[in-house]
Amino acid sequence: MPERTSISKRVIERLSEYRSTLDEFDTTETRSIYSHDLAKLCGVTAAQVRRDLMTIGFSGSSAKGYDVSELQQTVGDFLGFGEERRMALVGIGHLGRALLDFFADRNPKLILCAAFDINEMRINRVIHGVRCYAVSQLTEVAKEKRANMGIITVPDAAAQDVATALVEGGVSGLLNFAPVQLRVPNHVFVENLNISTVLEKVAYFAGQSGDKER
Amino acid sequence: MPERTSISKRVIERLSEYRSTLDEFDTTETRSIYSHDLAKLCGVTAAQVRRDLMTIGFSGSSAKGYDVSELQQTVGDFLGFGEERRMALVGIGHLGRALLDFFADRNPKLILCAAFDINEMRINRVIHGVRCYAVSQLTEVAKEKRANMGIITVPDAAAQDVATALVEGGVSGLLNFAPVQLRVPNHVFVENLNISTVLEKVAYFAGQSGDKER
DNA sequence: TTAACACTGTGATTTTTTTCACAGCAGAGC
DNA sequence: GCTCTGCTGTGAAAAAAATCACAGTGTTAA
Ligand SMILES: NC(=O)c1ccc[n+]([C@@H]2O[C@H](COP(=O)([O-])OP(=O)(O)OC[C@H]3O[C@@H](n4cnc5c(N)ncnc54)[C@H](O)[C@@H]3O)[C@@H](O)[C@H]2O)c1
Ligand SMILES: NC(=O)c1ccc[n+]([C@@H]2O[C@H](COP(=O)([O-])OP(=O)(O)OC[C@H]3O[C@@H](n4cnc5c(N)ncnc54)[C@H](O)[C@@H]3O)[C@@H](O)[C@H]2O)c1
Repeated sequence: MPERTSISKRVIERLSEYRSTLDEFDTTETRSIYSHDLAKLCGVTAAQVRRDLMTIGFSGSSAKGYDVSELQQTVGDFLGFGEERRMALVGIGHLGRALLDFFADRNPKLILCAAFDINEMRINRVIHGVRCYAVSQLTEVAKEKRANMGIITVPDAAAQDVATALVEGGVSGLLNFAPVQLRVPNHVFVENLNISTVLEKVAYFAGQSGDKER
Repeated sequence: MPERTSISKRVIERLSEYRSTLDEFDTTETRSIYSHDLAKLCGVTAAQVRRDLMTIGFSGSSAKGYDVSELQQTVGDFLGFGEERRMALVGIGHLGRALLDFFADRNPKLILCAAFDINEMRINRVIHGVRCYAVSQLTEVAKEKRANMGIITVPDAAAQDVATALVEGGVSGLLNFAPVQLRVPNHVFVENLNISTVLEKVAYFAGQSGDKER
């Protein structure tokens, strides 16, 4: 029961950016940072930074700005870095493989606890420390491994079935790369990431002559 | 000079979704669609669909809804599918490879015209019909191939240099996967796609009990 | 000790985005 | 041909998000 009023996706995204930007800092060297500087590093305005930090109840000092390590800690706690997240990845194809490599030893609070595929060639192996299983065992293994998030990188037609199985396995958050609208129970959060759409957006705005982002 | 008032990123994203959703339809079978139905397929509200189509000046009929093929055509034209987009991909690593495979024979209006890497092993090859060059030739080749968009999938530290070289090569739109804030001239549109941030967002909202998306 | 400064925290305001709600229309049924 | 239905187009309202702008404050310098 940390947060009171529900906080928008946009704010959460920015908080995540602030935190990872701060991670690059050597806290023994840079002890504190001004909203202006953090803003510039993240491509937002200073007022926005202050407002966002205000919504999670974090305060700085007027002369020093924000204490870097305190801020890292507070934002991290807020985003739930206290409790670990266990992710199951389904679809060890091109994209799935890239993600496996990427998250293998990345954020220690987002743990890839299992991977799944339908292709015999891909299962019963260990890739970057992550064990690969057959999708037929998805629900079962997800439960056993206590996965609470799922990443879907299977062909479009398989996405819904995979989502259903993940949910049955106890997952309550999905990142879906297939351009398909998933039907899931209300308590499950779904984020769709359609790379084609993003590219079409870039194409559109790249077309305009002098139109600045945002 | 097609559109008057500048249109937001959000609207463009949704238009792209509408269009790709419509692509799945057999237009000889389904000639028209209601805002309600398109909305459901795309996970938005009917009013939103109508409003979005209104902003690009597209009209339906009160009894039939929207003519599917006309809608495809109009949205496609609006998004600039008339003129081709030529993309350069830089960084043929895990993620870059996945994108290469994906876009090789995908959207015929988004053409991957060249790929680049710094690693000797990866250059002077043709992957899925896309020729791979050394980054040292980036600006030069981008010009020659008339690339107007760039996709950046290099390690974080190299992203800025790559962006600069792409812009010099005539690119005016960038999709950047590196968690780095790029500095580019004003006329260049940059979209940052930070997958870690997206996952942290999912983690946050998956944590909340009964909180619906949006 | 005081003054000047540059910052934060935040109410107020503005801008943007979404939703509401309904007039008006086109076709179906009678 | 009239009525009923359920849709679109859209002003108006509401909600959400971003920005402004400034009082209050710790810090430094004189
Ligand atoms: N690769 C990309 O860059 C990219 C970009 C945008 C979107 N996507 C989307 O991501 C998804 C995957 O793309 P990809 O390029 O990695 O595809 P891919 O074909 O390389 O990989 C798909 C993997 O899923 C496995 N699979 C198939 N059916 C399955 C099932 N029922 N259960 C479990 N595994 C199953 C396949 O064996 C394969 O390993 C697609 O929906 C695609 O539209 C991919
Ligand atoms: N792989 C993922 O799933 C994933 C997820 C999120 C973000 N990212 C981001 O995407 C970027 C690439 O990730 P990746 O996993 O594909 O990395 P990778 O190491 O697999 O690939 C990077 C590629 O870039 C090449 N390269 C290095 N320096 C270069 C230069 N100066 N010019 C051109 N090419 C150069 C390397 O040779 C390599 O082929 C990183 O910024 C990473 O943070 C990747």
